Parts: sequence; C-alpha cells; structure tokens
Amino acid sequence: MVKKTLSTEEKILEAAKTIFHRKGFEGARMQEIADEARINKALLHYYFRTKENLFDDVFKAALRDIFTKLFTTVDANVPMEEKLKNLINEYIGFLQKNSYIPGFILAEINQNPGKIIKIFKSAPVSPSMLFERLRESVQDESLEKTDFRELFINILALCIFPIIARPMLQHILEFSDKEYDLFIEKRKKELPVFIMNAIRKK
Amino acid sequence: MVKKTLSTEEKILEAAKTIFHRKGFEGARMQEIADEARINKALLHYYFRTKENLFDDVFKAALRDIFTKLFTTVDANVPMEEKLKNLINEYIGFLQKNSYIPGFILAEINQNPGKIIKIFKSAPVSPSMLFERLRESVQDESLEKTDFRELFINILALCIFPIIARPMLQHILEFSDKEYDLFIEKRKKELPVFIMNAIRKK
DNA sequence: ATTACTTTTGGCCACTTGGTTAAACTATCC
DNA sequence: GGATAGTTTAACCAAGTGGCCAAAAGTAAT
Repeated sequence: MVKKTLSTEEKILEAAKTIFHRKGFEGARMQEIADEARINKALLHYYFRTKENLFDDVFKAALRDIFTKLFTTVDANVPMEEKLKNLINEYIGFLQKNSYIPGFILAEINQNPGKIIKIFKSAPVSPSMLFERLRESVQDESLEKTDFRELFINILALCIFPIIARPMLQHILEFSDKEYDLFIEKRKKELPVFIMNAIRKK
Repeated sequence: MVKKTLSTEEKILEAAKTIFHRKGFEGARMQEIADEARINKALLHYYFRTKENLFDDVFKAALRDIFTKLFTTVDANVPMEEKLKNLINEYIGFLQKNSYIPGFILAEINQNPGKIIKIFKSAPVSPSMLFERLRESVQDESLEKTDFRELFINILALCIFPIIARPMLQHILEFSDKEYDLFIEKRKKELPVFIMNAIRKK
C-alpha cells in the first residue's frame, strides 16, 4: 500500500506537509516535523537549511495540487452542462481527499499575504487554458451574458467554502460527520444544476 | 473622530484585535500587542491573565460581528428577491469594512478546530431567525424546490470567498487594487441576480 | 584496508517566548 | 494625611525556539 522506501528527503516533505497543513507556518515546530518523519531534528536543517525553505516547498506543492486539478479537468468540445458536471465532480472529489489544502493556503494568505504572493509568482500557476474554455462556453447563445471571471470565482467559492468552513457549518447546521459527508456528496450533483440555472437564459 | 478616552482594557482589546486578526494566535506576540496598545507587556497579563484569554475574547467578538450582521438583516414580509438584495448588499458591505474577520476565523478553524468549536459553543450564535426566514422564502411557489441549508451555504460562500481569497484571486485575474474593489462592488448587484436565477422556476 | 564522500546524530547555543514578581504610582475614601 | 485598593512599571525567569557544529556512522571506489 504505502511505499516503504521513501528517501529521507521525501519522508521529511511528507511529514512537513502533514504538520504545516494542520498547524500553519507559525504553529508548526521543527521538532514536531522531525518526530513525524522519525529522524533527528538536525537532519531537517541538513536537507532544508531553514524552516522557511521547507515551508516554501510544501506551500508550492499545495498550490500546484489545488490548481493543477482545477485547470486541467476541463475538456473542450463538450457542452457547458457536461463540462461543469465533470469539473465540479472531480474538483470536490479532490477536495474531499485533500481537505486540509484549501484551508492551509487560505490561512497562510491571510496571515502573510506578501510572502504568499511572492511564492505564487515563483510557482507559476497557469489558468490560461481553463479561462479560455470558460470564455468559450460562456459565449454560448443559450446562456446569459456572464463574465467568465465572475463564473470562475463562483464555481471556486461554491466548491471550496463548504470544505474550509466545515467545522463551523457542521456545528451551525447541527450535522453529524456522516450527515455532512452526505451533504457534500449531494452537492456534487446539485451544484452544477444550481450554476446552470443561474446562467441559462430564461 | 476616534474616541480619545478608551479605558486600558478597551485599548488592549483593540490592539489585540488588530494583531490577532492579522497574524493569528500562533503568529501574534504579546509584546507586539502591548506595543500596539502603547502599554507595558505586564499590563496585558494583569487584565487578561493569559494569551488564551485575550484571544478567546477577540475571537468571540469576531464571531459575534460576522454572524450578528448576517442573522439580523433579513426582514420578513418582503419578496425573496428584495430580501436577497438587501442581505447580500449589507453583508458584502460589512465584509468590505471588516475584511480581516472571515479570514481570521477560517484560519483559526483550520489550525485548531477543537478549540474553536469549544469557543463556538460558549458564544451562542443563533441562526434560527435567519433560517426561519430562509425556509419561508424558499417555499414560494415560483421557486425551485431548494434546501434552505444549501441556499444558506451558497450565499455565504459567494459573499465570503472573494474576500478571503482576495490576494490569490487578484493575482490570478491580474487585477489592480482598484479593479478588484470595483469587481466586488459589481458583485453586490450581480450576486442576487445570479442566485435568484439559480432558484427561480423556469 | 584505506580513502574520500555523504548521511546521521547528540549536544549545544543565542535568542525569543509567555508569564511572574515586587516595587512604585495613583486615586478614593475616612 | 494616611490607609486602602486598584493600576502601571522595569526587571526577571524558565521553557522553549530555530539553527549550528563536530564527531560518528554509513557507503562506495580504489
């Protein structure tokens, strides 16, 4: 199941991912990461000289993961409705399996926007393909005149928010873990309908 | 303009709010809060024994602010469309003026869900009125059969996400500060239309 | 076995952290 | 004016913090 022979560097990155995702940059302790990777703390500094270096690698990986998935699952030559179904289904599925990533990214953005933007620029994330496809689709005759950027943000918001705000929403709505999971599962089907209704001409 | 005679306790809370909102619990330093309030660090501990105590008060205030606004601006006896317009307009307006609050809350939720839920329970936030109003509205004949909880989350997501993810989105969409502000301003008008279309019967 | 190298370790260090203490100051009431 | 209670201060402390170093342990080629 799990690959047994991870290199030390990979073990460190895995451990750093686990800790940083949960606790953020400030909350994470180098010792804790070393323990998680079952190595000596000095070895962390041997491979990644500073906490910043290690964090930056983890953060870049998170950015890559969350956007690559989003920017590549949009096929061309498929009607808008189909496209949206696939995109949302795949994307929420990804978020379910990686529920810490969006919260991690947004927390760091909030606590250190300057630093994050710098990393952003150094880890090129290219939304151009997705944007092109969205722009095409939105020009469909049967749809309302919609700004594709508005649509992009709306899709992102509707997919990500229920994941990052989960503990809060679950508490307010008085859902059990299971009920909330089902709720998300239901959204995979209902969200494309909601969005299509919103942009389809009457 | 600014009230000159804040009590020491109020000065501390104001300073703590500023620092905690920006840096989070782990990132904030007691010394920094003391400096911001222009007092001695020991005085912080005199009024609020621990960092936790101070943080809890700030966090509760944030919860109160963000939900009170949301749960009380929904009038009865107004058609759904009108209700939605008012709600979204007021709520986004509030978020613009308090742009740090949602990111602060979500960051802490992500980094310490257990602790946050505990605070949640001790700072009663009662959505019952809003839920009642939403439930009523959604039963309107001219609307699709919609789960009011689904609608609640969607409204929240569409209002909050562009605020918390601002640095990221602004960078991806290549907007200047001014352009992004205008973009949000435009959303105040377009979001109610988007949502009404989504739930109105065809 | 010797060499040259990379990898791993325990122990250490300078510095920062949240928190305490005891003394000084201030205002209020008698 | 002095006793009392609340407020403010500088100095201090123990417990961590990220980071460093020199020696040990492993590895591969000669």
